[in-house]
Amino acid sequence: MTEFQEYGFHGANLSRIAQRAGIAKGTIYLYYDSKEALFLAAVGKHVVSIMGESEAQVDVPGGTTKELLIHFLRGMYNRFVDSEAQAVFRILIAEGDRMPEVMRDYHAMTVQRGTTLLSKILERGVARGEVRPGSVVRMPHVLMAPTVFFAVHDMMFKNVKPVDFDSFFEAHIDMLMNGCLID
Amino acid sequence: MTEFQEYGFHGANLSRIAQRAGIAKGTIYLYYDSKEALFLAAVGKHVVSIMGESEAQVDVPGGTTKELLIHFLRGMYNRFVDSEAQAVFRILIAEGDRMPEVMRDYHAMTVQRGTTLLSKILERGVARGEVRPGSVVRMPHVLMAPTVFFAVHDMMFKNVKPVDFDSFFEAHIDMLMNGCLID
Amino acid sequence: MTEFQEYGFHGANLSRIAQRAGIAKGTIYLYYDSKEALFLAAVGKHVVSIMGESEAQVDVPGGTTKELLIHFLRGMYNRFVDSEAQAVFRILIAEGDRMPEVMRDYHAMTVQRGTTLLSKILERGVARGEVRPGSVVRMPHVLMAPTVFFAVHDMMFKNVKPVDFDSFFEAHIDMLMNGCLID
Amino acid sequence: MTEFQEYGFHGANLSRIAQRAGIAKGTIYLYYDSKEALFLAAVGKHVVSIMGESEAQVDVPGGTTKELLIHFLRGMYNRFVDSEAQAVFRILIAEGDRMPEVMRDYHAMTVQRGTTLLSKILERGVARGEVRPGSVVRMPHVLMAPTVFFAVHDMMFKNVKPVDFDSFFEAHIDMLMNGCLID
DNA sequence: CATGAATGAGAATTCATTCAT
DNA sequence: TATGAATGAATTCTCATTCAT
Repeated sequence: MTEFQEYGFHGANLSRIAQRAGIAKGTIYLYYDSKEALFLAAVGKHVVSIMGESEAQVDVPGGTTKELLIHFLRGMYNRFVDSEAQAVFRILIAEGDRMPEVMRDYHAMTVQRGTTLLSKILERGVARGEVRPGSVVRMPHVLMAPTVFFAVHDMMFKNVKPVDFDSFFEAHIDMLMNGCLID
Repeated sequence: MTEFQEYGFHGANLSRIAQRAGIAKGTIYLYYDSKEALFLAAVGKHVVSIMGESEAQVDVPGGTTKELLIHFLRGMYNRFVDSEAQAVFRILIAEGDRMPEVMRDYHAMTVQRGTTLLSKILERGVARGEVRPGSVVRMPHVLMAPTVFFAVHDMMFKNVKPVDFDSFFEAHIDMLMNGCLID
Repeated sequence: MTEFQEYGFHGANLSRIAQRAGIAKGTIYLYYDSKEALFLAAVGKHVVSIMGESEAQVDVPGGTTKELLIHFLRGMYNRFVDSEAQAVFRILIAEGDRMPEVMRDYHAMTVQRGTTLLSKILERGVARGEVRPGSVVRMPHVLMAPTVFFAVHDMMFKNVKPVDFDSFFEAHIDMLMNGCLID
Repeated sequence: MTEFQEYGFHGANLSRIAQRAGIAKGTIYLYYDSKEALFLAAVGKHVVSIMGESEAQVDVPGGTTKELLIHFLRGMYNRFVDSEAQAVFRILIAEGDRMPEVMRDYHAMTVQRGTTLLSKILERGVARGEVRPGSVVRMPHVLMAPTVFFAVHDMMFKNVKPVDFDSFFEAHIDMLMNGCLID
């Protein structure tokens, strides 16, 4: 994965991969039929391993809707901060076209899972009178958007102009609570 | 660019590029020293061309803060929906490491410019009493996050599960106006 | 042998050979030092096995010279029609250069043995007044030439334009009896 | 061709071929898509070039049937003695299976052409009363069989026990004139 | 200026051979 | 004795780069 992430599929070099793995070049072919197969397996495996972690995150404890949201979103940020997760993310943006099934899986365990859980939290919140019903509840993607933005910004501009996580997270929570406008 | 976007830097093929451009392979070397130089030039040029368009967007007309925000954000979405802009975006995610200066430029004309403009709008809004001061105003990135999310989602999951733009945009605006929580 | 015949020496694959033999790849090396050694042993063994069969053919019963010749030549055709014998023949044509000793053996038990026996038959025929003395008796190769031609033609052109054996054999005998010219 | 003949298709080595040709490895791929394509082209071209020579041989001058046969057969021997022709012959025996069309061509310009011409000569001979009608006339393959035998013997056993050409040719002619039996 | 044939270093892949078990 | 995972040299093929025209 590291190799694929650093160089992309075409740029990745099987000699280097073997070297990193501490095995001989030929050994790779005992386990994978081709570079492509290795690549797909590597990405697929990582995607699954992320799913595993995310499984744990889904099982949220009780609390106010605000607490639940904060807990959930912090979990998402944590996952995205992980460099392996970022590697998978980056490579799927770059090379996703060659692996539609992997993309389906990845979508299921990130966006799908995230929005489903958010929906539950929000709907329970609406029932409790803690959440204002409306288009945000129907499209909870916008609530998790800042996590993705942060990940992308981190990947791209870490060395240009990093964003302070705590401030960003605070603003994120602030926005989702009250928006920024006064009506 | 098309070639680089479709195959990545390593996967791109100079013969194919020459063919697409209707010139001979050797001719490329009259204008660029190497594949890398061509790549950087191509990306740089596209980044600049985006900057040009964005320049126009910056010059917003008057109106309420809400109207200004809607106008500005809609402009951002429009730019990201453009396939060329997405190509640049995607390639910078994938290969940004090899061109720090380009990344600096790209940051300047996207995040930097966007947040600067948002800051102006928001600060004017605060002065006008239309905007609630607080962490969002100090970190306007969270306001543009959904545009980036939408672009990323579009790039990755167009074929898996596309998100309806109008609903998304509506939710975005809804969130930034009031948040989703009732205090 | 099957493997070597199908793919030639270089094309033959030791994994496949082991598989066909129902043993592990490494086991081959308990019995043979190298691919080359295995090849030579396989060919040598097959050559010897052909010799064994040919031994039986040599012991011809009495009769007229014509009967003897027909009996002997029919035996040669029969041997060449056998697919294993053709396999050996083909592989020796293709790879004979790498095994001069095998070629010597093969020559001894095919051409040498055949011409020796033919000589005996012909000389007895001359003594009996059944055979016209002359250059054919001194070079009996020409009498067996059609058997080789038939084998080669069969190997090469079976699927292009096969030759009917019975007609060919009849013509062969006809020719050796009277030639085709009238003096 | 030399390379292919010496090592067979699998054993042939593109580096060596390039070296022999005095060009770089990559240059081959400007003209042929693959090793297989190069191989087929090489064999096909040689097969055609042989056809060209053989064309000339077909145009026989007048004379007695015996003279015509001697002239024609000598021509065949001459062609088979040529080392390039033997190379093609050998390689087609070894690798003919992979190129049915080439085999068809080769058959057409060797066996087909040879037997057709022989048939003409023999039928004219029958009409002239010089040739005994019978199965040999209907299957002239047996008349050219010794040429093939000689070629095969030469290829295989040159270094084991070469056959003297003049004696062989004499015996060949002797046989086709009178056979070897006295009736 | 432009070409595109030629180059050759480099990459993916294969496979005879070894060796710890 | 037998295994088969591991090796790495060798091979086919690609492609950025050069240069004579």
